[in-house]
Amino acid sequence: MLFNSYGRELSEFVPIDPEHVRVYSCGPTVYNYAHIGNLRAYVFVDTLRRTLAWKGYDVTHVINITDVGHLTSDADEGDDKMEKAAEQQKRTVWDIAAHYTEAFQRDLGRLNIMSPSIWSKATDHIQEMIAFAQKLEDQGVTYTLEDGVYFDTSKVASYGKLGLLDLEGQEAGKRVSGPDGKRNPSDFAVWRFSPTDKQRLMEWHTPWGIGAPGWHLECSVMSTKYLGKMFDIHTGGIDHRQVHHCNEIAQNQAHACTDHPGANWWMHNEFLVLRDSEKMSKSKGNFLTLQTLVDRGIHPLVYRLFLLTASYRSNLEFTWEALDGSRANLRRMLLRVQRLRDEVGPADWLRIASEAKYQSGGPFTYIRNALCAGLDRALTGYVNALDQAISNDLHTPQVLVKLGEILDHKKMPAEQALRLVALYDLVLGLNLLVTDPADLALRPASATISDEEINALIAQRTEARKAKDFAASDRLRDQLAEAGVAIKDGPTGTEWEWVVAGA
RNA sequence: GGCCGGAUGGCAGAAUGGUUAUGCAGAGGAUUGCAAAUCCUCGUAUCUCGGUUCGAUUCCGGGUCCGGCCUCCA
Repeated sequence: MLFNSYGRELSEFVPIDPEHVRVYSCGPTVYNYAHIGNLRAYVFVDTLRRTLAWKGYDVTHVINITDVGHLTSDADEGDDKMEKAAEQQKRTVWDIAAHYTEAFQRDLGRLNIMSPSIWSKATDHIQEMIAFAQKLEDQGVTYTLEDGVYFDTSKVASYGKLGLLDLEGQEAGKRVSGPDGKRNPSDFAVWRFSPTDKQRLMEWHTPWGIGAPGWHLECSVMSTKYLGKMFDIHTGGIDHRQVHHCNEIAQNQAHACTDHPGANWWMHNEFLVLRDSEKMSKSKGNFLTLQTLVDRGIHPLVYRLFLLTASYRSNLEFTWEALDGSRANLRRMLLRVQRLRDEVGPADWLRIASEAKYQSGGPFTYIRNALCAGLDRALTGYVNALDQAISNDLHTPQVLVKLGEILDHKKMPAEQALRLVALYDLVLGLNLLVTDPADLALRPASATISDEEINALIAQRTEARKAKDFAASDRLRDQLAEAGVAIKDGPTGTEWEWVVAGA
């Protein structure tokens, strides 16, 4: 069961091709770093992909990179975002695009998000976009104004169905100072002309004039090119539901002369929200990046776990306290897994489990069978529980509850528990089997003390403790604590870890 | 202003017409030179006003507050 924004209902997922699912995800505009809210969209898609792989489907997944600058502010005025970034940083628009694309892909990697089958860049598809726009013109759904070619949304009968748009009300409450001559307030640019007196950094010749493509065109073109006119799932943030995707659908329908919106399922993730603070906005620059978290010593997978504790369709409030809760939780889970691994030792099936990491698109069937093969029949209930939870619109919170039960289970043999953990991690993607709990606390960017100094102080303290000079020992401990280092005396010696500040 | 969605313990967050998950924080115990970490045990919650109902946190309506879209955005 997956929730379809197109119609707003849960329904049983049935792919067009019984073995192969085609998914398109709206990607970022690469004029700045992705913030942690942006990244929620891709953890959501990754959960979707892992669920499909778990179900035995082969998946072709496309994520686009929008490297054409769209406008910073008003529908008609304002600067091109890419050009603005290029001017500010004194680099070419192409350097800007490459830099932020790379940063984005790196973030996905750190969050253990599987790479898409295809990355598609808008600028690689300009000629196809022109051809698509020409077809739209042939269909008679466009008109040309002074500043661009516009799509006439009144020509599409079901325009706005996805967004439940109230076109009448929209007109009444209209605040947008759009260009003169638009036939309907919801009409949008298919192609935008460059100003006559100024050459833009990114512009292309077209039959209508020189300019840049409208924002919605690229997704229509690239999804059609790689996945066909009809494919299974199109994902994006909830903010795309009312405008971007409605416009994309209108283009698809006009282009293909059909009522079909292009994708059968339209899925949207809700926002990450910050309490008591303005909405994080890439164009305003007030945002937290994954690197911000890493600089504080927080491992990216902690953030991934934090996202998985909520349904992708709920607003999720970001607080440092909650994030710290996920850190503590992940740490404890990893400690238990480590204990299980020590008890079980090396095993072939463990090596098979780690193969999921190198897989890009294929089903998990083989891995799943290898892990289930050695599972006690009495424990298959846990596998069913996992399957049920994710089949219920990717309900990861419930998956985490069951995982907690497995890890807390008093009587389950270690090998059995570990097999279940491996199965659960196929879907959760938390790298539970390969992450050392000690790796979770990263060196904060603010730390000034070196590892050598830490080890020297610990050695001193060990001497003091041997001499039962506890006053000196405690002084050294305080000194380390001040430097951000927590120490733990165990039976095998003293260990240390970075203290991760909550707020 | 219009349209859409939400409000659950200290924090985050599930579920549900009758018994309200889970994680973190907190409390008690074990352990420890003392701590930390770890292990065991435990308490606490459904925004507000009406309605439907034997019974509502859940369904319906009003209010308040919050979020999204209407303009580039995950």
